[in-house]
Amino acid sequence: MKLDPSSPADLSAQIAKAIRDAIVEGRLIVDERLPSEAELADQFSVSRPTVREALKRLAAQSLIRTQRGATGGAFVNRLEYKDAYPQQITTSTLLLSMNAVSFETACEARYALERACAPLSAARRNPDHLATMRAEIHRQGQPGLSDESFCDSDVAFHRALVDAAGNPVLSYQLAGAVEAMQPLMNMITFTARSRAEIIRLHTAIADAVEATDAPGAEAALTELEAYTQSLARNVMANRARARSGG
Amino acid sequence: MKLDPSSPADLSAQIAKAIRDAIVEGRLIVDERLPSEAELADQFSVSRPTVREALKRLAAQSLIRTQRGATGGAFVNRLEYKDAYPQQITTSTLLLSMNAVSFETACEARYALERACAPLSAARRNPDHLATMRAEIHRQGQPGLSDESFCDSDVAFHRALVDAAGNPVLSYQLAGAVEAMQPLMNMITFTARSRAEIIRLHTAIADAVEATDAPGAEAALTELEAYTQSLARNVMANRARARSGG
DNA sequence: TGCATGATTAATGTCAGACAATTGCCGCGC
DNA sequence: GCGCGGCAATTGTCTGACATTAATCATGCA
Repeated sequence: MKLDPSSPADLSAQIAKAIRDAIVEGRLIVDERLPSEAELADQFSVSRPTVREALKRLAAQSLIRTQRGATGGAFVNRLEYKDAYPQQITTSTLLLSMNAVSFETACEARYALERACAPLSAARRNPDHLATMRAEIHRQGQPGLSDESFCDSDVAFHRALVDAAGNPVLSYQLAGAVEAMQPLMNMITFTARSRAEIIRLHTAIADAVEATDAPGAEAALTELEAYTQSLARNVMANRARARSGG
Repeated sequence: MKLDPSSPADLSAQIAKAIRDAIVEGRLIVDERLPSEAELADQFSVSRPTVREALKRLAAQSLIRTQRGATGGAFVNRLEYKDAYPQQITTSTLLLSMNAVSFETACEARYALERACAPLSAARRNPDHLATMRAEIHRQGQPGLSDESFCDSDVAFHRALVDAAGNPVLSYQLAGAVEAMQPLMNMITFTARSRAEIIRLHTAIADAVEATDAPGAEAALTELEAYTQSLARNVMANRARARSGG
């Protein structure tokens, strides 16, 4: 592992890259212990703080974990879905909020991905998934439910739909898309009327999945997408009118 | 911003979390300059190296960028797709390789996601996308093409298909799924015979997309998935036979 | 002999201070 | 008015030290 002194990048970034590459390429395997910070500092001919900055970069990506004590050190971490979820959601959220991605684009992506899950969900859903979906639909019908709670329940419903596909890779991919959209969804104020329609469509989805009716589930999702888009357009139009009028 | 001295987490992790939360919640906006390292050290009552470790964590997630010099400092970074792609791909790759995700599961997820793009791609593809797809198909038919180059071309073909949907959110989500699968795909040695079949199906996909035939594209993708799965099963069966036989 | 207990040790976590390198800015001189 | 040099602020890096943690091992006692 050598560094390029002429590189414009920080030493700690170069060191982090070298170690990251070693992990990705399998030269360092899961649970293997890295050399101690002092040894790494020797190997790379840098000081310990510089090595530490590199290790913190890797820790931020959950690529390594550290442990104190006599047998401690830095270990290659087994990257698991539970570690990757929060980061995926943070990244997706910021990508949407910082890049002025339109609600339309985000919504389209979300429902396209969910429709991809629908056939698998219909084929593999188990009673737990159905129960969760029904429970969330019931919750959504409760009078006095705050908009925020309604959105939370919406996320939980769709999460159950996705998890019903029984494919962890899909669940991971969708988690970012669905949860990252929540702040955008919150822009929409759900009236009693629109809640009723959403609940109707959620019920249609749940019915179709329960009946292992894949096309029906896809159709209901398409309808829900169209309805969500129309709600968003109304909100935008009202805002534009409010601006020009006041 | 306060820290919890009783927390088991490192100070640098707590500081990173505090700043990350401020960014995600919008209290720090894009291109805003953070206080200097010395000021942050004062505010959090820690030393400068500790602050620096926290900042490096954030830099590893592309949440901030740093700049040296008189007007330098740490700035909230506009998280863009080009920054998020590599990380998404690294994470997806490690999730697959470290968690013994079966080829079947990964392949299923990939093609489910691609089918989600197909209708949009068929509706919106422009001549550039079609040209890229045709060019990659042509490249795949070149005799003497290495397995590695064939896989690269495969990725490029599917990338063009996804990009044709004209939805950057979808492209981002798919990039991880498609590229992360490449190492798994490389397990499959593409014989001349299987290459011909793959090229046939790629052509069918391109034809359908060109004809704005969404169901046709989905059907061809489904066929390609089935064929890929069968190739994988053959490879596995051969390996099992080799093991038991030798 | 067996076990609890304390010393040892190796490692990360944190701190303080210093110097190097970079870069914008201001003022000075022409 | 313009160029140029020095100044100041900031990050990047180094050195050395101490604190904290946790496994290990030796010790002494029952």
